[in-house]
Amino acid sequence: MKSLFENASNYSNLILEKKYPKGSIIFFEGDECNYVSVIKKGEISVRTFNYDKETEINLLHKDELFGDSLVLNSDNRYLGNVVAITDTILIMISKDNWLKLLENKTILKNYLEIVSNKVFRIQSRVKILSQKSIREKILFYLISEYKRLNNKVIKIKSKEALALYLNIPRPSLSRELILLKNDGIIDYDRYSIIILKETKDMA
Amino acid sequence: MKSLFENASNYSNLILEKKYPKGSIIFFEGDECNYVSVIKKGEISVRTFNYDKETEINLLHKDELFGDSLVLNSDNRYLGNVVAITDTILIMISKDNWLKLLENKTILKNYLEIVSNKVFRIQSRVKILSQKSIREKILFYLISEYKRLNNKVIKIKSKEALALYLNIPRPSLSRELILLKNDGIIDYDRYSIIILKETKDMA
DNA sequence: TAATTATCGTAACATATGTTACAAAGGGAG
DNA sequence: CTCCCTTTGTAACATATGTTACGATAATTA
Repeated sequence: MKSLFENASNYSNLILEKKYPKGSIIFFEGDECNYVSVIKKGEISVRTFNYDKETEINLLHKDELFGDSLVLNSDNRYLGNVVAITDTILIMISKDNWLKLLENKTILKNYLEIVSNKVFRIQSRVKILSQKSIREKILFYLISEYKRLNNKVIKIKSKEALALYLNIPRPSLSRELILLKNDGIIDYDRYSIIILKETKDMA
Repeated sequence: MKSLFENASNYSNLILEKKYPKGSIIFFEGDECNYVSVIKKGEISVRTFNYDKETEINLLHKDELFGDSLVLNSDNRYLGNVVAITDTILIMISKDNWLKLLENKTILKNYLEIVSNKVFRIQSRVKILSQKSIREKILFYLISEYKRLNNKVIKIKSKEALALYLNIPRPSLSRELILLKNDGIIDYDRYSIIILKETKDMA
């Protein structure tokens, strides 16, 4: 994916770098957002709690941004805790500097592409979460990844992480994976799921 | 909400207006998206089918845009049927003209605000859909609307439409509304739901 | 006002999924 | 290799939610 600063120059005085170790909470749910953050390195998850249950609102990778949809909003509070999944380096940009940065045509064009991708992915997520059964959620996720990466071998970080992303309990995920395997639709091991045959479920 | 063209001039040669009657399908799922559309009048729903079940991916109102997150994408196909819920007038902008339009600083600034709101709303939707129980989905929805409109009377178009938005069957919504009413948490009639007391569920 | 249609409430029933707990397996550290 | 910790598989059970169908009520139209 494109980086915000690709082919751009003269911006280093407008940004600030910060490091966060794995597991740390970068922002808390409800905090006011005054910075746009770019992930220079690492992986970030936005998570919220209901009582005991944890929900992943968003999962972000290198070169992706967050806060950009908040700083310009009247309600500019984070929707969940922003957690560093791995060691992370962020580029932080204040609201004023953010607007200055976007006057740079190259950066603006990069940003439009990035935000466009972002909306697309969140909307795909809505589509996944809207699937009515667990089986459909899994299959929809797999087929999306297959289309995105053009590879029938879908790597996963862990069953736990996938369950969190699909918003289902881990044992429920396991149970359904076994059924899908028995039906000859997928095969899987600890680190990946392989699509064996595309069913009409995957239309 | 701000309109894309607010305070802007000299753009009329770049746009095209189209009318769609209530109920018509403006674009079909899988169609390539070559236009950014602005809703000048009306209401639009993006919906997808699994077998029999219909799912609402997005619900859009006057001044909102769609297609803007697709035209710049490599995978630029609509995620669902784009349906006119009411009589609708769209402003359609080709990809090339879209990029020209954004060179206009006023329009760009308006757009950034609009897209920022859009992302925020979709992400709130993810949060709603991630609630584990129907009760939580309803309460979360109500409290979001309460915060957004600063009014404990939440108007709804219909139970059917709300059920679609929350991605639950209508009878399930009815059942839970009755329980919430019995618990003295809400009251409701055909056109609105009233928040009577804020429970810890609404934190 | 009456007729027609859309929306909603209600209930009985079937079942997919959540919950919990424990055992098995795998990976990493020393 | 062994020990420890994390991840995963598995199963039994409880229950929230989906499904279906029908009657009641409200809106719409003529």
